[in-house]
Amino acid sequence: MRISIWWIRRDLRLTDNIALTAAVKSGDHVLPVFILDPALLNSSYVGNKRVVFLLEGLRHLKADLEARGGRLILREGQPLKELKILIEESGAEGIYAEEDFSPYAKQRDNQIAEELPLHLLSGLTVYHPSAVVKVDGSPYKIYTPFQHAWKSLPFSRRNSLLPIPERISTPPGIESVPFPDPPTLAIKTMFSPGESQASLHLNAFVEGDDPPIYRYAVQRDRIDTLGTSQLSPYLRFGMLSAQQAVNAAYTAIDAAPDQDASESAQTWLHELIWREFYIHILDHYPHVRTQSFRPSLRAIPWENNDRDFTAWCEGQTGFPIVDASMRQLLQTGWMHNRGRMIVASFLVKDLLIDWRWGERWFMQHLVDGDPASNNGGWQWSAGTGTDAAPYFRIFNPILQSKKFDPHGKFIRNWVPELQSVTGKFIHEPWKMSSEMQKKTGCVLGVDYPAPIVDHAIARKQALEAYAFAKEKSGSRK
DNA sequence: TGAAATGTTGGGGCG
DNA sequence: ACGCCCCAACATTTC
Repeated sequence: MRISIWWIRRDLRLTDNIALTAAVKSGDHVLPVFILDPALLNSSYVGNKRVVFLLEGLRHLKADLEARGGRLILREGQPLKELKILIEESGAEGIYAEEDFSPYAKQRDNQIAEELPLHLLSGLTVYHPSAVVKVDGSPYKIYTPFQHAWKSLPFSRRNSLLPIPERISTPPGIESVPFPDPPTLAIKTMFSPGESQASLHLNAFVEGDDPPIYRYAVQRDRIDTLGTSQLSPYLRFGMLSAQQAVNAAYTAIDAAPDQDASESAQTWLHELIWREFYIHILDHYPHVRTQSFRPSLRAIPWENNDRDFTAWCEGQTGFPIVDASMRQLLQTGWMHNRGRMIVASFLVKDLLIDWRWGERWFMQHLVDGDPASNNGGWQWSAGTGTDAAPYFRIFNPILQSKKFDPHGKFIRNWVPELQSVTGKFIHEPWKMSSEMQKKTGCVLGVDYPAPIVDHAIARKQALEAYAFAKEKSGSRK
């Protein structure tokens, strides 16, 4: 009687699961295990919203396993220690897990592999980070060539997702710790966890008459509309596999009714490739986790003003589009991508606060918080990353607001103080006369904060700060 | 996956 | 009729 362990980490699904498939193949019994790792759960880069989503997702996975004759074993502790105990208790001969590429995961898995029969399988991305490299074997640092290389690779698993194993038999007598009570919080997250919910979301995006994917290229930029796929939390925890998403993108491209629709679906595919790109970057250049990818921008003289940071975190900067986005994050654990770019540019360039502060705050509050994508996004915004926005590309929060929330619908939804403010003043309420402020019930400095910076001045200071860093690093212009 | 500063052009007002 | 100025509107350059 051979027993294998399926060590679940961020692959909370039964469909298209390479680790589960391998575990089932190599054993008569499979022991699905999730280990609550205090080093991760208590990290300052983890917050309640994501933990709740994870725990609820595990409940769904447990039910899905039980429906197929299996069980979910939950343990709590240091993974190496817990796996040793499990092997001793069960006599398991192998541990199968989906490979993960964050610095913590790699260090943890390397250590475990030295002592235990750990088999890591590639499934987090469609292509393993080592597979998308230049002819000389070196990793890509620029997105576009990476994308071309990625697309030119043989697509062997097209339309051949791994099926759910027919029967999952878990040996008796192995105890699970009880599910911890989720941290009490009053968030109503907009995402329901679980694999079946993930499929529903995917189908809603790509299937039916005139599915949203065919309008994605334009709609995704509108912050007042849910024009994005809304799949990030599911991809984060593997309730949906990257392969499932990519296959759906290709299917939509093939079935597109016209050129625009096809290009729109391709735009979404490109976003999925961005996700793979940042996982690839974090794998090959783990130093990005703690410092700027670009050596020439490691000496930016940050101001790091605590009061400004607090105002940003709480959505009290006096810039409606920034505050609306930050409050959306606090209340739902999600922020529209356009909002992420706007608030990131604002934190880094307008407030001159270290992008790592923003990165940490996002990780604490995002349900979809992923070390690779989040770090990549922040370094992109700060201009410090691979293939990043040029340092001089500074978003004007007012123009962004007018462009992507033209009627102020999004702002009014999240910033009730501005409920009665009309017309273009919704984007810049400080321009209202004091009479109008009284009339709309939005007196600056009383009902809603006055702007904490002057964008035009802040912009110039940011350019100076970045110029200083370049100067100091000795890089030539 | 910007925006501001600067440059150019052309129509219209006007002496 | 003509030159001059103003200034949108658009284009290009710069950050």
